[in-house]
Amino acid sequence: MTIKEVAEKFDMTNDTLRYYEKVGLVGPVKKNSSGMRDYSESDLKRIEFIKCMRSAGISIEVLKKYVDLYDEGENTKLERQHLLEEEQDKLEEKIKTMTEALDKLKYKIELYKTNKLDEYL
Amino acid sequence: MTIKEVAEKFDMTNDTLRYYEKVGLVGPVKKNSSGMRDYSESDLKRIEFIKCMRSAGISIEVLKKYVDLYDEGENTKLERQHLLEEEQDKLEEKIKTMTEALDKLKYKIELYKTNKLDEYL
DNA sequence: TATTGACTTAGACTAGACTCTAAGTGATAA
DNA sequence: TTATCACTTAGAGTCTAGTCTAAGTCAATA
Repeated sequence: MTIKEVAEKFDMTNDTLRYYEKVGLVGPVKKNSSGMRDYSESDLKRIEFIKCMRSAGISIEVLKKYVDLYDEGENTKLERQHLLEEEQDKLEEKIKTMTEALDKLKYKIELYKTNKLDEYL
Repeated sequence: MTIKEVAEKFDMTNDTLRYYEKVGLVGPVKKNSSGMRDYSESDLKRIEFIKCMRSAGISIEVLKKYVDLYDEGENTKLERQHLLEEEQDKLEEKIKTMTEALDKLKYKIELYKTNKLDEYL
């Protein structure tokens, strides 16, 4: 699969795909005879996972750490699990924070709708 | 209330408070006779609101727009309401995305726990 | 054959949101 | 009175995560 196809499939730019490869999140991706990237199935799986985790705000640094541990092999399994569990906690916390903000936002909108605006902002 | 007290109250830095004032999110805050900031109750209310919205990822640019509309007066009420409604939609979408990512993360952790790891990452 | 278009690289640049530095002022403690 | 400390300003620097540029290669089409 070419870089263009992958970019379209996952709705991201070629630049981002090359960037992820440069920082070691993906690949190194095989090149064909003319030097162009040819993404494998397992490249795609990684990209999908990375993309999903990025959309949740997990940093490239953390993902890189996870990928590196994965590439180190079996003996890092527990450490990887712990890393994911930590990110799970952070993510749950973030969702909670955002849900609280959403509630306040909804309340404020309700005030606008009922013309009962309070005194500030 | 001094800048230090406000920073402590809301768990943010003096720098961030001055930055918010510089970009016009807050204040201008009154200064006492020696030129130091003395935050009013309504400053605090604004800061609380801003902080909450920032923690949900709403951009400074959008918040600035909202604050500016607010300061323009009554006749911007409807526009403000629409702005908030747009942010509500975005926020709900973001929470949805993050919740999906969280589910995948949980599933992956489950694979680690049960030693049924799949082939990639 | 010439040009077009998609790719390649290294490396510079950008946006957003702070965060830090330097130089200075004013109030208090020793 | 001198030192310390918290504040002030303008403006520079940092970090993250891309995004863009320039110069070059390759395959296909006019």
